[in-house]
Amino acid sequence: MHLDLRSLRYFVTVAEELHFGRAALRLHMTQPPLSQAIAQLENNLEHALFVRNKRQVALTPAGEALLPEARRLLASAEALPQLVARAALGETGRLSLAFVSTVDYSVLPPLLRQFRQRYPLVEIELREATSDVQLEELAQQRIDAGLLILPLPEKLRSTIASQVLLQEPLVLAIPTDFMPEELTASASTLQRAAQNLPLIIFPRRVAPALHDAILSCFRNANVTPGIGQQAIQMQTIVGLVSAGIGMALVPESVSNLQRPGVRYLPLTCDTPRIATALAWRVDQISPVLQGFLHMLQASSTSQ
Amino acid sequence: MHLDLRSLRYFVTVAEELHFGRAALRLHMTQPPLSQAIAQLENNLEHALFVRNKRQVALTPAGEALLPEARRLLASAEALPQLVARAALGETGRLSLAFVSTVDYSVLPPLLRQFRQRYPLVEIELREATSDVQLEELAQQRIDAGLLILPLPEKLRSTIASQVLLQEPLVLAIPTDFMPEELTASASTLQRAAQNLPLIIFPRRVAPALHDAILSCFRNANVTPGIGQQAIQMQTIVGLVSAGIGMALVPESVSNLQRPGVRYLPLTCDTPRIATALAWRVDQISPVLQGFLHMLQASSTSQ
DNA sequence: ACTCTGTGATATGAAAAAAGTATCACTGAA
DNA sequence: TTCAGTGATACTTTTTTCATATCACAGAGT
Repeated sequence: MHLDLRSLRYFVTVAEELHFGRAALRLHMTQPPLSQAIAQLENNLEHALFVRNKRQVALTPAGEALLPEARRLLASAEALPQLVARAALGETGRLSLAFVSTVDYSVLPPLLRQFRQRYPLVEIELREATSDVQLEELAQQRIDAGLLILPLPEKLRSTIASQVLLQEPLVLAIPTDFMPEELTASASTLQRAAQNLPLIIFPRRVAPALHDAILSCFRNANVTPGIGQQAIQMQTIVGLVSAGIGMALVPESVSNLQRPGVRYLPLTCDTPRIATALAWRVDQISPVLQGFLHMLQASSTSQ
Repeated sequence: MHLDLRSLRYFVTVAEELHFGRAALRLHMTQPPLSQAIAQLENNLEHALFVRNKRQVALTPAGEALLPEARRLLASAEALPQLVARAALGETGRLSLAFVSTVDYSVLPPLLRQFRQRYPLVEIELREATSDVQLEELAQQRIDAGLLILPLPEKLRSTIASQVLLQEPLVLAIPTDFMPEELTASASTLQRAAQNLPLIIFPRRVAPALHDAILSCFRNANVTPGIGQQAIQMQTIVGLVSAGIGMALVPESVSNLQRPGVRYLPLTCDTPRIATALAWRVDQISPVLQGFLHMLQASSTSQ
């Protein structure tokens, strides 16, 4: 049998008018097919919806019960086109985003705030992950985009697009009570530091570019630091420094993470700049991601 | 344009199978009309719902957004026949019931409990009202049935049906400290009481039969009591007695309302029995009321 | 009592929609 | 290069929906 919305619309109109002729008028049709449609609906439901007293029409209890439900259903159905349109415009949906821990102290918070404001109906799914994990998750389509450290591996350059969000130098993070007179870190500062403190660094695998940049700084200063504890998240690395366990070179934005026992010293020598970028699959740009990218573009040109 | 449930059903099936051929099979139809129907749905919504890669079908973000809504809609639609059937059987709906205050202490509570248990989905709308008001509300179809004091006015006997629920004698309600030695009320008890206490009674209009019955008791005992305060609800009348302001004759069931300062004495003389009944319009028996009446019949025969 | 008007139901034919058959066009695998 | 698989298209048949014409009946007015 299978109900259709047409008969429900007819039913609601007749229930509102309690008059087949007027209802037909409102529905831009003639009365006979309306009568038939209602009769057929009643057959399908196997219950009378109206009592016809040859002079007046009234709802039966069954009709009384159906009326509000039918109205609800029709309203939901009418809302569908708008729902679809919103989804197609990226106004609604889900954005799955991964990020390296460093951006937690720079670009991520304002970015999220801005996006939430512009697209309040979009669900944002956040996940902290290292750059290499993010590339893997992009390949498996488990995330829409990732905030990671450039550069991308050569072989992915054709499938993954990226937009630089931040270029920043490295700074030296050392325990407060170590060389408190220094305000900046020169080559000789690095040398002295390396004699007394091991370098805290992450495994090269998780971000080869950043790893190499850090070591090149020491190489430029003719220093070979001892390698101390290994840690992955910036929070942990800074924590180890604050405990006096070692020193670290971290992207400048991490200095926004102020903790007792840690000082950040800008490097006077030339250091490679660390590029943080948003990366996404060129073949998987959802409307929501589209909106995110647009917002990014707008805010980067406005600055 | 107007969506219909058919295309939504098609859409959901294709979205589930991600394969037009298999979806058509599941829908007991051939593939071409299915393709057409989906294409038409996409035209109506003005957005693509699927991406056809000539080798595989995938949902667009718009389709992704539509899918759960479409499922919800179809589920609601499928629930409609059952909803209508339940309403027609009186399993769901509303029962609007008025009652005189006396039944609050006798038949009403167990009746409601039983009805709630049998018809848990029916909304019960209760309203306390005097018998005369109830008859007026029945006439205006503002209530489905009323619990009131018989008899019905002669002119309503053809349009209003009734079923007696309770026949009870009157009892004397007097202040505790008045004649504490008496356990029953004889004619002489009434005489002595009337010499010291006014009679608390309601206006004759609100229940002429009960009013007359009460006065006839005194007349049989050759007493003409002074009329004191007037009150309508039994609760108020008993309250006035408990305050020592007067005495009252009340239906026996009211003695279930025990209050400090009030004693109920059975009358030894013959008293008219007060008949309480359910009354309803013979031309307005909804399925819910039908169920209520059936329950009434069943419980009265089982006793 | 009788007509007349208003109203919903029914009969029938036309139009529109939906489904089926046959076939095409294209992709990716053998 | 062929071939199997898949969705789209063309066209026909079937079904559904609608409109016109008409009926049947109730109630109001004469």
